[in-house]
Amino acid sequence: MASELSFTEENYLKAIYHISAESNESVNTNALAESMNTTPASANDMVKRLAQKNLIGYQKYKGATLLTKGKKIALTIVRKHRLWEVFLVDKLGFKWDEVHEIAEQLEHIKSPSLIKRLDKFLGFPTMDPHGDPIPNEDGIMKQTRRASIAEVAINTRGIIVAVNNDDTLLLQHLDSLGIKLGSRVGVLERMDFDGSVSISIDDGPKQFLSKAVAENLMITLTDTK
Amino acid sequence: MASELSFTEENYLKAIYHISAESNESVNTNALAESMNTTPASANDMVKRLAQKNLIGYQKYKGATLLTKGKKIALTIVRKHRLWEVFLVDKLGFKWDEVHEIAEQLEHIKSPSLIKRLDKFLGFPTMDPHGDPIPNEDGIMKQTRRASIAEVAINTRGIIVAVNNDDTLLLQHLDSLGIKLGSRVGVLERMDFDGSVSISIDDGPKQFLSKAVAENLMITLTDTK
DNA sequence: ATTTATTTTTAGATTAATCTAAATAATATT
DNA sequence: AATATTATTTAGATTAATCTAAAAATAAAT
Repeated sequence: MASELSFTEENYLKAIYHISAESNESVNTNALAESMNTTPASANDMVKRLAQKNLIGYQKYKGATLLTKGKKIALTIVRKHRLWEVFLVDKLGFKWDEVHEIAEQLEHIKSPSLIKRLDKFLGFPTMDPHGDPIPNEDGIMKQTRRASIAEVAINTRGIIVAVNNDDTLLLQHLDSLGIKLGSRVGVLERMDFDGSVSISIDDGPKQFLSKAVAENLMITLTDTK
Repeated sequence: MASELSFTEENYLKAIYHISAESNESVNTNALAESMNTTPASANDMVKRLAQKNLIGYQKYKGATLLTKGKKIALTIVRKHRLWEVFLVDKLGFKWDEVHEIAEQLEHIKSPSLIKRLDKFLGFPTMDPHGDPIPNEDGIMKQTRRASIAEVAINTRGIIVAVNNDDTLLLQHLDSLGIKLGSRVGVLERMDFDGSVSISIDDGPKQFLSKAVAENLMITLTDTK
């Protein structure tokens, strides 16, 4: 009876997953509605629908939580989304800030063999271009240790895995400095009076970042891509 | 007012395109319904819908024809379908008889820049793995000259571009002979009494095909992939 | 030229996904 | 604790896409 889910149902499951991943609590109607850009009434309708399919747990006025089946589906969507993002950036040459919309569509393509082959084609990547981990076929992903450049110890080396900001001006600034996801960073010095830091990118010459910029640049210390 | 079309509307336009490409006449309700695996009533509903959007011409009891706008959309879908098929076969290693279903989904992804980049990534192919021509951005495709191996002159050389049959047994037979789309064929001899032919595949050793098999193997004489 | 058969269209229902507006429950405030 | 605020749910409508069954138009056959 695993009748195919609609795009909408898949998107709701994904939204519930993302929201509860942060709060670790059951997802309330308003938050879900906002995340889905819709009304609380619509979100409520859908929550009842998904509960009836045993994909989420739901009690009136108590919010929604993913059940095993629903979580598995949500993680599959996340896996597909992130694999497609790697494809778009690594193979087609998109910038990492251009791929989200397209991946939102591609994540709903239904074909397990396609994803298996795509995964292989991409070299079994473990993180997407934004530095988020890619769940494996069983929905398991390694949690990467992260910190912003602003908070990390001097002489730390790591890889840029995320930019905590969508501001176009910031993204363009980083671009002009040659800083992108995947870049290898060495943190050289920190000026205490303003929190600015000097860094090297891919073992290149010393460059300076303001505290505001450094705070938005997340690196991971463990994984070397 | 170019409000986005639904998958369904796109699929109807594509069906109308394919049907009228063969008959060169206006597409009647029954044929459209059958092609779409639905009822004449549904097809009729949709035809009225598309006519109102000025994508097709339609008069009661007179069938439907694509208008300029509708034809352009249909050709874009065909273009996307065939480019994705090339991707699936050339890059992901699918067999050419496994890709149709997946391409049916991928063809609806909406992103012109994606298709531009995909086209480049694939090396600007002019035909898909089934040997069908890929329309360019303006909807123009070169009509390839085709003939079956059964009807072609001795010593003709060409490239397998299509198999006019979905029979699994035939496809497996071809597979075991090492015959696939893209194979270079030389037609060596033809036995008049039964119409069987001897051929070479990719300049390999002489092989024999029955007339029935030869009739289903289409080659193109001009284009060298 | 009637009759028969086929095709096409309509009328009326259904289902998924959505909405607005009103009602109800839970939470926060005084 | 009573009141005000916020969150949640329901009721009732709407739109796209579909269907069945019946009616109407066209085409084919006698």
